[in-house]
Amino acid sequence: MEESERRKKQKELIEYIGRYSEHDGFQPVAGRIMALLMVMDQEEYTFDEIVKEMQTSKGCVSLALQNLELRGIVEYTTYPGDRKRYYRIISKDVHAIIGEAEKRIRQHIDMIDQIVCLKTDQDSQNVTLLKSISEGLKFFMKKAEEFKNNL
Amino acid sequence: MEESERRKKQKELIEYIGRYSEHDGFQPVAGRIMALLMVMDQEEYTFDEIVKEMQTSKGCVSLALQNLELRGIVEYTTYPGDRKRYYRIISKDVHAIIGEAEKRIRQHIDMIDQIVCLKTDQDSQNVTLLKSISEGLKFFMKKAEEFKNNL
DNA sequence: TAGTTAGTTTTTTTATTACAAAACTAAATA
DNA sequence: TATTTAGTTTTGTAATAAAAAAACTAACTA
Repeated sequence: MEESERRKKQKELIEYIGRYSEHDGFQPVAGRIMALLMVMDQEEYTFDEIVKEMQTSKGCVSLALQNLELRGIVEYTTYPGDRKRYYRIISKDVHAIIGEAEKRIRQHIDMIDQIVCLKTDQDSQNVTLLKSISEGLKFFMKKAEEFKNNL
Repeated sequence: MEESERRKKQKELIEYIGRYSEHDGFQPVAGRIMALLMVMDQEEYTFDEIVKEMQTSKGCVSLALQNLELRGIVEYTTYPGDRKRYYRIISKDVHAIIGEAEKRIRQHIDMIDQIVCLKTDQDSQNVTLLKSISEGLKFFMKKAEEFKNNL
């Protein structure tokens, strides 16, 4: 693939992932910054470079980066004698990533258990449905453990 | 547990799930309607009953229900000689539920593959990270198949 | 056929969010 | 000590989303 074409495709992919991330509750600029740092060959960007890439205001980037830091998605380093911050995606290990997924699954299981526990009729349509979902989620929790142990 | 206390806890749970669902991109009223139909002992509500429970306008409930139908979360039945619609949660089988999860996982894998495919340095930090995430996701896809086959 | 029921659609209002602009701060440098 | 750099915080504004209100429609009923 030609260099310029690759670049263009990368930019398009950033837009696509940015838009996709909005469904996941990211604000537009935050999602695009995340995508920028994941997609481009350059994997560390300074604050100013990000502002330039995003074509938006400093304040907006500042807020979006705070948000991404809070979510544990990006981090920055500084180098002695250079006051700039170099932002990048936090490189988690697989354990940590699976751990986060497990946490979310556990929340779902908890909610389901609460619903079921408050129902009078333990054989109702919804209880049956919820129990089977819960069972499925627990299956994946078990498999997640196995996956981590076989690493 | 006392009847009145159980009712109260159910109402609280509806609020909780409603709020939680907002993170998943549900509009407030839609999330609470979904929760209502899942949590309460009464598993079918008419349009008017929902309006009363939600303490909001008919229009708002109408739109929220359209949204929930579109997402494949609720459905309604009508009975001969009764013009009312009885709404309930769609009781999917486990196959369908897992199928939906697989679809979302596949989208993530696709995005990751696209990113990796556009990178020059196939040994960069992010590529390493993304490949390991992709591997983990593929593992779960495989397990999902197994789960479905063992049903 | 006039009124009622069961909901939909449209319009308006309100609240929230995202962003831009500008003022501000702390550290470094000239 | 004045200026520049690298961002943060605040304030205002525009866009969007959610909800309320009201007008509408189609089917039924008295």
